[in-house]
Amino acid sequence: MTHSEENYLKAIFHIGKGGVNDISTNAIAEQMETKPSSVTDMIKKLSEKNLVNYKKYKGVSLTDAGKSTALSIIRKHRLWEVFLVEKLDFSWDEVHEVAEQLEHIKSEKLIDKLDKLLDFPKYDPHGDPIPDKNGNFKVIDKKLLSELSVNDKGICVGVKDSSSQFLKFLDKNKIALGDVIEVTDKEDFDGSFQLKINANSFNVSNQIASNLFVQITE
Amino acid sequence: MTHSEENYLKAIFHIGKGGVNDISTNAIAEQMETKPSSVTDMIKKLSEKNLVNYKKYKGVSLTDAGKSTALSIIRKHRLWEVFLVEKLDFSWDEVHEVAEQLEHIKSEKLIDKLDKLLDFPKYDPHGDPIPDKNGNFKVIDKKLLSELSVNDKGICVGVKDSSSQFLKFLDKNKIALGDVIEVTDKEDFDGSFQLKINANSFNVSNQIASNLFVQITE
DNA sequence: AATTAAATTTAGACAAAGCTAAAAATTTGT
DNA sequence: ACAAATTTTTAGCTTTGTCTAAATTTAATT
Ligand SMILES: [Mn+2]
Ligand SMILES: [Mn+2]
Ligand SMILES: [Mn+2]
Ligand SMILES: [Mn+2]
Repeated sequence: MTHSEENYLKAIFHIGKGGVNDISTNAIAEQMETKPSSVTDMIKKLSEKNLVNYKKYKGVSLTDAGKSTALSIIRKHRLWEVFLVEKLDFSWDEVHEVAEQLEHIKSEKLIDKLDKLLDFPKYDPHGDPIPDKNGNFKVIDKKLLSELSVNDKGICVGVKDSSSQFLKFLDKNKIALGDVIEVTDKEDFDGSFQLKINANSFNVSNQIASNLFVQITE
Repeated sequence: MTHSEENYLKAIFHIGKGGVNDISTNAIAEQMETKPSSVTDMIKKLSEKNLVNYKKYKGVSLTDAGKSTALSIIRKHRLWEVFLVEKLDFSWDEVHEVAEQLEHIKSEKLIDKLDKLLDFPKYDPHGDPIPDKNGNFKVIDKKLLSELSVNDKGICVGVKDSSSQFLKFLDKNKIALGDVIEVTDKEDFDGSFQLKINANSFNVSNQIASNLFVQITE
């Protein structure tokens, strides 16, 4: 299995959100930042290896083998991210690029030992769940902050956009995973939110609120 | 810089033992387990990039840039080996293959933080020196055990052959780096050595003695 | 010095992964 | 229902790194 094949499987998994939807060639091309014609070529190879189901013009879906491979890559990616933050003092906006490389290291023993060193973490630094050895993970019932109503309260449990820009914005505004967020008001005019976090009041744009996951507490 | 280019530079460095000898195409091919014609192709590319000095039929040597790159790969390789042994409980015969992959991860910050996490180790698990950020390392004055005379004593500081077979043999016989080894007798017949290590007596073949480095103490 | 042997390079091919441009299939809009 | 727009595939080309087989250069032996 090449790096490229692994990246395609991961991309297909992410677009399909773990389900078995039929994924379009163009969607994969966009996610992989490549051309549709290149995607078609790779899909044929993956299909040949029984990692995806493919019928011309009808899109692809992962086979069980393909899904299991994708989950293994995601597991490695997220464990390495935890390692970088917890053991090497990286900040959460710096880990993704390096994890993109580390996720392709092939050694079952390495990843098992790493998992143990980190004390079997269940979530990565961005709140995304880490699959176990068998590809199982718990999906927690989270909502976008933007879906909350006034006076709703929730715990910040993840980010939808994990770009460096957004993460740095959160750092600057002292918003971190685990914080309790209360919606004190919503502005009709621009859809912005008035929040209370750790006794501080914030106003955040609708775009910010649409990229923060919370778990409602009451 | 591709993985393959990095591996060639490393191979050339190892064959030349850090000096600036002219290295033959065949020697590189053997080290890389590839064909001489492939080596010629790669040499041309490296020469184009000013990483090696090359004149047709006359062999190659590393330029300063090439040597510096090679040392950076070796630094990463050996730091990862220390990490695997110290932090993930790998044994010293299991680390090389994984380090061959990890050495190609590109992140200056990663390797600096790793160095710090490991408390700036000077030697890898096989006794090989770890270059610092600037490519400097101390060469300790070590000899092969096979060069010692009867009644010489030395501290075991490294292995020449770091194959899994040899390392496992040492484990089985409880010979480890740091042990004090005394040559109590040499057998003319087969060149084997009678040793005393930690109050135990051993007989080892000449081949074993020719693959253990010691630092003479008296 | 001439011949043979060995080392090295060249020529031509291939697989992987990408690209552009053109063709074909599907979807959309009227 | 049919033309237009969009999506997807195909065809052909490129780069990287490898290979085999043949040619060339250098080294070793008579
Ligand atoms: Mn990530
Ligand atoms: Mn990746
Ligand atoms: Mn090694
Ligand atoms: Mn390597």
